[in-house]
Amino acid sequence: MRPELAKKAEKPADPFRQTRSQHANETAEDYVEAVADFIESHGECRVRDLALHFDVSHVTVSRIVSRLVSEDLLITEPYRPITLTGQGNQLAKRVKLRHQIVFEFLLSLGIDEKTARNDSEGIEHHVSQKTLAAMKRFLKDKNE
Amino acid sequence: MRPELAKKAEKPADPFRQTRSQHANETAEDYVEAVADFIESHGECRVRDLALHFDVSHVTVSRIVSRLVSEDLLITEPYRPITLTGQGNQLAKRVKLRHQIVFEFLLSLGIDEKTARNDSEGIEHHVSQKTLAAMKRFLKDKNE
DNA sequence: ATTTAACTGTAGCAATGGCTACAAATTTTT
DNA sequence: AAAAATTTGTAGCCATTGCTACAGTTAAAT
Repeated sequence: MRPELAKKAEKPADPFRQTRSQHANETAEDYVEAVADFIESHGECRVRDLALHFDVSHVTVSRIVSRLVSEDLLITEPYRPITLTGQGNQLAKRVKLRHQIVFEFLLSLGIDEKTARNDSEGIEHHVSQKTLAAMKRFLKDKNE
Repeated sequence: MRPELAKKAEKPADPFRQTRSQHANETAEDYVEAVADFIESHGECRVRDLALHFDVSHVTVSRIVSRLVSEDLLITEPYRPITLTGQGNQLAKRVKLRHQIVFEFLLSLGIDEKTARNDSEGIEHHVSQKTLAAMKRFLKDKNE
């Protein structure tokens, strides 16, 4: 046995992990952001729009939308457009702002638009407030 | 209907998505990296080490290790330590290097160690070669 | 050598996110 | 108005990653 690790027991289960894993949270963020974008650019958001946007089947979208409705982020009725709840709107705003900052930060590093767009979509979910603040600082310093 | 989107059909299924989604890939990267680290720091890597490291149950680790064995990234036998295949080793090296660069990059932005460590673990998986190169450039320029 | 502790495996459950196939509703065309 | 096309929903499958509970192995202590 390796004594330096021997006494530490495995931690008990986190009851929240099951129902709202990190990955599911990222999905929620991506979806509210996309819904907000579609409403802004096309006046409404449909299941189909999200399916094309995320390149998944409409079935997958439909189920995720259902989950987010039950989590009080989205609102919809059968065969009707998808809208955001107040909570969903708040989240969308936060996510969009963060996404924008990450994107511009990558651009400011000299990365091409396409790559910056791609990478920012993955990176945004893992940028803490502190790191976001550092990126803002960097952008500000650069423009002075 | 909105004509600007009307003609684009939903794409056919990607046969790889099912068996090796993006999320599963990230898991693979995290695991080979952790295995390499444990072997380096403790001489071997056990299921238990990974369970503590990732803060999940040993059952979860056991199953993920099985998957990665079947994907020819890890090697193990029942009740025996876990080692890396050649392929696993290569992947681990790449991942560790990338992780290290992202971490140092965040530090160089003025982010505290703890935050940088945390964020780099999430961000690393989404940093493309081009963005990684930009980070390297940035670090180099700063140290001159 | 036995007992005890620690580690690992297996069975079986749940949530999430993929899919195809088919059914139903809505919208567009004719 | 009827037919056709599009959109959305439902049923039912799979893989991944969580878990608890229990069983089996290995290592440590007595």
